[in-house]
Order: sequence, then C-alpha cells, then structure tokens
Amino acid sequence: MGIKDDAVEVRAQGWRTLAALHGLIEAELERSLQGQARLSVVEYTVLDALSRQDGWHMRMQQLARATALSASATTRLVNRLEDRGLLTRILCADDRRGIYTELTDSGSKLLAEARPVHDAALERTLAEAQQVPELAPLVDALPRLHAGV
Amino acid sequence: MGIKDDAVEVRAQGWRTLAALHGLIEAELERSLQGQARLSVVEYTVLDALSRQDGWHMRMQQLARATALSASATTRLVNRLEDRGLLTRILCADDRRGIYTELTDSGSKLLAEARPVHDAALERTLAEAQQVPELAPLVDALPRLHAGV
DNA sequence: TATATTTTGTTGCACAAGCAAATATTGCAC
DNA sequence: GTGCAATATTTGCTTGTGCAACAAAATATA
Repeated sequence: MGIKDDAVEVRAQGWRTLAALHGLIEAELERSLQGQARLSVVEYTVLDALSRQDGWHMRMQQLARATALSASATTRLVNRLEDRGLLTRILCADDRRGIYTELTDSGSKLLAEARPVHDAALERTLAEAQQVPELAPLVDALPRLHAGV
Repeated sequence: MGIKDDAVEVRAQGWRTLAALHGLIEAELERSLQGQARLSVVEYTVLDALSRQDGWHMRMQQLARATALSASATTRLVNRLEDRGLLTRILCADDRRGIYTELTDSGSKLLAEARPVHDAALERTLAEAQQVPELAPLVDALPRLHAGV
C-alpha cells in the first residue's frame, strides 16, 4: 500500500460522501417539491434554469446539460411541463432544427411559489446532514465554494 | 437583498455544483462499468459495500441506505445480482424478518475486475471536471475531506 | 447543383425506480 | 397467551429514463 493506493482510496471515499449527500438532498427536495408544488426535482431544475437565463430561452440541449439528463428524457420532460402550461416551445427562426423553451406566466408563478419550498428544504437537509459525521466536512465545504457570490 | 438572501443563494449554488459533479461522475462510471463489467453503478455500489463489510453480510435496509434506494428497488436489485450468482440471500437466525446478503466467490471475482475500472473512471472524470471552472473548487475540496485516511 | 456528413430534436422499446398494499415476524401491553 | 403496533421484506402498478433508430435541417464537399 503506497501513496498511489491511498489516493485511489481517498477519491473513492470522497465520491461515496458526495453520492450520499446528493442522495439525501435529492430525496428531501423531491418530497418537499412534490408535496407542496407538484414538481419533481428535475422539473424544478428546468424552471429554475429558465428563469435564471438572460432572455428566458434555452435550447433543448442546454436544458439536457443543465439537468444532467439524456436528450430523450429532456424531450419528454419539456412535454410534461408544456402540457401543464408552465412553458412553451418556440421555433428558432435562424436554425429551424432548434427549439427554444420559455417560461409562461403560469410557469414563473409556480416557480415563485416553489422556490421558497426548495430553499427551505435545502437548508433543512444541509443542517441535518451536518449532524452526520461522514457528511459534515462536505456540508461545511459547500458554501465556501462560492463564498464570494 | 441582505445577508440572509445571500446565504440562500450560496446554498443553491453549492447544491447545483454538487448535483452537476455528481451527474458527471455517475454518467461516466455508468458507461465504464456497464461496458467493461456489465455492472450498473448501483450494482457496483452493492458489491463494494458488501466487500467492505466486516462479516461480509448486510441486511436489506442497510443496503437500501448505502445505495440511497427505496426498499422495493433494493429487493429487485438484490434479485438481479442473486440471479447472476454474484451474491446469496441468507436468512437471519435471530430475527427471522431479516435477510442477510453475502458476496459469492463469483461476486468477489467480478468486483475485483470492476474495481480498477471504477477507480480509473473516477480519476479520469475528476481530472476532467477540474477543467470546468464551476466544478474545480468542489473537485479540489473532495480529497481534503478524508485526507487523513 | 447534387450529395454526403453533422447537428438537433423526437419516438419505440425495455428496464429500473418509487409508492402503496400485502405478508411475515417481532416486541409490548394486558 | 392474545391482541396490536412496529419493523422487514416483497409484489402490483405506474412512471420516468437511457439507448438505438429515426426524421429534419444545416453544413461541407465535390
């Protein structure tokens, strides 16, 4: 067992911690958002990403990257949200393959309701995770990543 | 916009970073493990968790927690691995509701083959993520969490 | 112009996930 | 001991996901 093997083990451990915290947060967000806004976490992510976009447009592929989802999953996700009237598809004028999505008023409104739920759940879960010894160091490190913002 | 609102935004940003890195790593692990060992990430997680367990047993619920999966998903996951002969169910003598799972020789062998694939994919993806400005700080923070181990 | 190649988004299909209900076992109250 | 709540695991059902195959539009090549 040398230095090299240690690095492998440290990475694996870091990844397990990351995955554990991610699972915990996602599960709690899912419960809260589903219960209080009828939104899944990815659905919230889409609305949030759209709202933080300058012109309020995004193309399907950008959305796929923002949600870490496959192209096909993104198509169906946008279908669901469109069926609920939360966003609309807009054909791209210059590139007719491209499809923009844009929040509707109804979508912005739902997002405005959901955001506090999301933020509260996040705060609550992080506080809870801080009580778990294996997770605490990562929880503490998170806010320092973007402290300047 | 006061200090409080900043904290909310910092948390949200931290969560987005965490989710993005998680998604990246999981996708790459999935590809590598699926391609070279016919294992999904959760399947690998189960085998790995069992191998790092003292007596090489775990109960279903422990497994569910280790994988961040529901009880039902865990049942079916264990079914799949049992059907492939990678682990066995063992009835718990003292608590007959409980069911232990234990790696078979075949399971340990596959894990031994898969582990280098997993570790290499993890190293590769972290190096890649370090090139992405938003992800780099988190990548750097990870090994420091368990530096002493 | 014609045509091959690449990019973008959608669909068919198979599979894994969660929720709720069912089943089995334990521990506790009386 | 009998009844009853709590715990552990499994099953039925519905839904969301990825992969591969596809269609349409843009771009490159000749």
